[in-house]
Amino acid sequence: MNFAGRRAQLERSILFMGLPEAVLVRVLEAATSVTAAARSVLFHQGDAPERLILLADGLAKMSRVGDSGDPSIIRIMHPGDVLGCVAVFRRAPHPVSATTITDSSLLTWPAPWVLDALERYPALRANSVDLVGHRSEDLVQRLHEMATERVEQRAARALLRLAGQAGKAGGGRRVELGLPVSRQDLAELVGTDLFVISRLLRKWAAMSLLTAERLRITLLDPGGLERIAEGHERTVA
Amino acid sequence: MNFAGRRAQLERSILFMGLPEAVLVRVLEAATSVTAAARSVLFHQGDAPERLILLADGLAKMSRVGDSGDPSIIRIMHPGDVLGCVAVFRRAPHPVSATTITDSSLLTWPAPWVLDALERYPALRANSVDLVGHRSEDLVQRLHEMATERVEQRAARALLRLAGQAGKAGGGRRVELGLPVSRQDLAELVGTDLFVISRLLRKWAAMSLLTAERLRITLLDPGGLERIAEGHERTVA
DNA sequence: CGCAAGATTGAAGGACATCAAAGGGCGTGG
DNA sequence: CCACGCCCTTTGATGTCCTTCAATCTTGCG
Repeated sequence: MNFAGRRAQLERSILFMGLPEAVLVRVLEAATSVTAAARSVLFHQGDAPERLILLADGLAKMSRVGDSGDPSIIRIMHPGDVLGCVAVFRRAPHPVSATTITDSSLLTWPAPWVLDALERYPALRANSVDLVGHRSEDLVQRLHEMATERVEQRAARALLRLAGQAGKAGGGRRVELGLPVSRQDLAELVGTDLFVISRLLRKWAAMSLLTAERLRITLLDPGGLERIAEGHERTVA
Repeated sequence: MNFAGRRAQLERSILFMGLPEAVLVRVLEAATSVTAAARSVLFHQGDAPERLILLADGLAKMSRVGDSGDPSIIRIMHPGDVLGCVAVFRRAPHPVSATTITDSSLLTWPAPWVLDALERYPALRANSVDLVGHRSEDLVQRLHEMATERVEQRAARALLRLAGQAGKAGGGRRVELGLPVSRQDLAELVGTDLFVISRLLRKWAAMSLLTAERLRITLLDPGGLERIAEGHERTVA
């Protein structure tokens, strides 16, 4: 990727937004550009943070496994998102694992360089607070939903989020999810199992809210899903 | 409270830890010391952040309510914890409400002063990243638990956390929770209803894992609860 | 004393997890 | 080109965890 292209990538991210031109150049000089095939592990939960990663293109998931082995997906990352930021900033082990979903291109910086840059460029440090704070507010919202809503609502929300962040508009209200998502993935995202998700998708397909093919979901009626997400609609079996 | 006392309070908090002496003095000069009765609301979810609050003494809960009205407790705050930090740092509405549980004493700073101080004192900004990052890792852990564990495990964990952070050691392994906690509170913390909690507590009391009085819980066998939290123990009815 | 807030208990039903089995796509290798 | 195997998916049956509702009990306090 050329210089101007990378520069545009940087400015899309919360972390590098609005930096002085001089700093931006320095940051770009220090960056290493790499590509990763779909389903490659960028780092493992528990690893010491070696580098900060900007997802320039592609999609990735942040997942966590407990002692019992049950995985859950904490967050789907989209182009412009920064991976591993909390671990690098805090010099602490990665709290989650990062895995690419599609072929992706990344910009990476060594962790020591990042820590040094935070010292040197106050604007970068300011952005990092904003980034982590934003992430934190998302988590608060998800935690609340997980505590108070039923699977059906959470699943509808998950689909709407995916559509909002990785959706390709089709004709009318139609939105096609721009990433391959299996029942298992959705289950880990929602906090349930793939069987429940399968049944939900079929029900919604029957209601013409969406179409669900093998790894490809298209929302036909986002408004209808939103009503389900809000709990206004008690769908009868 | 006297100057030295306040200074000690500050140094206990992640946000003000390790600051240069000169900065610490400035911070103390800008602080307002106030007290709040039990169950007073410090700020409401959705409010614009007016001040940063350090909980010097007492306990508080951060809770969230959704459109449907179901509340959930996101976090219990202990002496040394900072309330409203994300909102102040990001100049965004409070994502949660803060309510004192016991009579509390607080140190507060006006939001504009805090933002100014962040610009002026790099060490403060560095600490703020650490603070918010730490908060964020907690949330990730809680979210994972909520997604993969059953009520019984989560309830056991909640009790152990409360004991760890607000527990007063008694004889032997005995730990008394140092805060008044109702079944309703526990339910909102765990993501269930007070009936399930009531039954669990009675079961555990029968197993001599704890004693549960009106608003006062004492753990008799933290190790036993830990086994339940880890899911090793399939307790039979 | 009587009220209010917290707590207990039972019954009933629904939501969800778990297990078992089998039906399609899709790629690979024969 | 077809067959085979693998992965994703569907579907049913079964049981249990959990919610919901209703009623009662306890305790502290005005």
